[in-house]
Amino acid sequence: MSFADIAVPAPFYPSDTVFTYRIPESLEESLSVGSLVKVSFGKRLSWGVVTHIHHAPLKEGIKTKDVDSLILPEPIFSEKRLRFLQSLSAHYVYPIGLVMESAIPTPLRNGSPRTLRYTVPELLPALRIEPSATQLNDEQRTAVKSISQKKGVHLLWGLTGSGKTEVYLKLIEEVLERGEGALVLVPEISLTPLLTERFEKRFPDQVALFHSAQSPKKIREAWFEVWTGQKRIALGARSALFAPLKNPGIVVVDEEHDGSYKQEEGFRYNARDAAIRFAKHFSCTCVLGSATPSAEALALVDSGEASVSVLRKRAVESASLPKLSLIDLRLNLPQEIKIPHVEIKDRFEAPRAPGDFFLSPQLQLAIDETLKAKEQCILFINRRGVGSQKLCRSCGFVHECPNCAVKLTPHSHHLACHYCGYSIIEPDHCPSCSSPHPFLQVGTGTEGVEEALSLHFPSARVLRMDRDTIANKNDLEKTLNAFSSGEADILVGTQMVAKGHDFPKVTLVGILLADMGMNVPDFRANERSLQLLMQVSGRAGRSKSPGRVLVQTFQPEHPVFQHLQAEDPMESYKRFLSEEMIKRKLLNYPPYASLALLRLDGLVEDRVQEASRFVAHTLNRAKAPGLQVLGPTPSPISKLRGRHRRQILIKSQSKEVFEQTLHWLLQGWNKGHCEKKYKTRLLVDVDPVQMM
DNA sequence: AGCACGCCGACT
DNA sequence: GTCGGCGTGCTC
Repeated sequence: MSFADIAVPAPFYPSDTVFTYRIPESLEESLSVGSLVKVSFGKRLSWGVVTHIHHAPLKEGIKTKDVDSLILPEPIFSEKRLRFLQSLSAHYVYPIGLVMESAIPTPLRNGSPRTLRYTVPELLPALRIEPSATQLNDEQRTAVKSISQKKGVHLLWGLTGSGKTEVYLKLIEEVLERGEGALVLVPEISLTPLLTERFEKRFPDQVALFHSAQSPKKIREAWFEVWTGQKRIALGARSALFAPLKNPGIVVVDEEHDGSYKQEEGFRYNARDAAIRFAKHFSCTCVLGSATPSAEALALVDSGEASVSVLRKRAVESASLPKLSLIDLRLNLPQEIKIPHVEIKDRFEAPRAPGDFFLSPQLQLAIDETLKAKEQCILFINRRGVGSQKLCRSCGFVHECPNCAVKLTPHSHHLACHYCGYSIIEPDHCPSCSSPHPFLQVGTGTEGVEEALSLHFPSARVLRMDRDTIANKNDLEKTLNAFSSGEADILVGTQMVAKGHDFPKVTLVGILLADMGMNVPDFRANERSLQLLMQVSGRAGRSKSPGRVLVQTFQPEHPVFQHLQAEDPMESYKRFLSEEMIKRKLLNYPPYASLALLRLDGLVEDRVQEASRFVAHTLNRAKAPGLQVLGPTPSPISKLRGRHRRQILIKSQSKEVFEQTLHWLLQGWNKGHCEKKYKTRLLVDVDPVQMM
């Protein structure tokens, strides 16, 4: 008599909890470790994956059900893949069944026969590789050579436009020729149609696409194409990490530093870190590519766990680095505002309209020159809407969201919450003091800039690109095409404009308020700011005529800018990050310690507070050696969608201590019915990226 | 996470 | 009298 341990999708702790079923004789032959099966679970039929087969009789007192049926004739996971998923489950302290849930496309889990039909080709088509259009330069060749020479983790540090993709393609070519497969992760596949095209062109019929915007049917198709071995390249956003490649030889993580590799709901894994883990489990090569590597990647290089290859030459010979200048926004403040240490005589002429403030005289002049030269500009501001807030001139009242602890952002016809979507029409009297005077608009966003531009440059054609104008891939492509084909002169946008789009006619980039990301309570604030600023600046350097970047800020003396202005951007970035990393080491932050964010949220503020104190107390009492417990404190956004939020940070030098403590905590929280007692949820975010 | 059971409020 | 709200408990 044999039994199978089966992982089912339910939130059980410890996270490796499995359930034991008897294997009926009819399935003895066909069932194995990794099989996707149907089982009766509680009062319902569920899917599950066999993690272990044994002959031991069960613990007394628990009746054993039979495995119902096999969903797929062959194991859905190889032994190796199973161990990989289990190691993720342990690291992220997340139930194994729910980890597997993100690794199996929905139609497959449902197991209806019609969605399971797939064909195995009798003969795999001969591998076709189209020759590259360009030759690799020396740097690229050296990089390829050094990366393919040895397995393990490699950082490919390449400036914007230095041809990282060409290196990936060459490496994948070698992998395919060895009969292995390749995994390529990109931050947002829908933002990079160009990259997809290049891969498909080079490796015809070999690329399977995985991303969330794809229909379930297409994902299922792609999944089977990879599973059966018809296609050997899986390309996509984070979820592509779970593409069922047979024999992976390489995993590429493009724009490795990008925060969107972190899943921010459910199974909160970081696809970059998981890719490194993947490479260890499958003994294959992992390439982390970036122009602005993360502290984590650089720390791997420092400790010898990763090697590094550098690309500093621009692939397009004629293109040169853009010239960057800083503009002190304080000089643009109205006369009546006094600032210590800033000479009044240096000030610019006082602005005439609110939106003007973010178009300094220098920037206006530069825009004017660019328009006259029939070239294009990009203006970047990391905020949507017409302003950042509106306040009552009489009593200082500011509109806030009733569900979240944030101020409402003014838009042209309403006020909106950017976190929960709440919106109202602006009332004509102040709700607090009934003053009839119009509200004062403070700050600006993309819409505000658009407005100001129409005043100063009435003949300029302006395109706006933010979450309000771009709802889907189609909108995005339309806007990008319109701009690159010259249908507009100025592109105003948020982060979206920073991604790797290629606009050869852009010679001016204006960063309207560079300080925005620098003042948030997050230990990665500086790192992220510099990465974003360098990325946006890079948009100006793709032209034959030299580009320029104007950076407006209230704190030009901030170290981030000294590094942005440097002659040698790579050397300078490295210096900046090493300073950052010294601070992290001193304060015991990643990459030199493990970090987890414990967030508690609930409808009743007192209960949340009580629960957070209980958790902190429990952790302190654990007396785990070297474990630091910070908090509880209210989360930076202390209320979201009607739920009050508090958080605790825990840090540790020892991964083992860290993991064990979290397991122990979650088990206790669950067993003690704490969630119910406090009417509060506890969420554990291991290696958090967003701390808000 | 589902799903059922169970106990209180406002309906035809 | 029932329909249905969600608090509680269980899943090999």
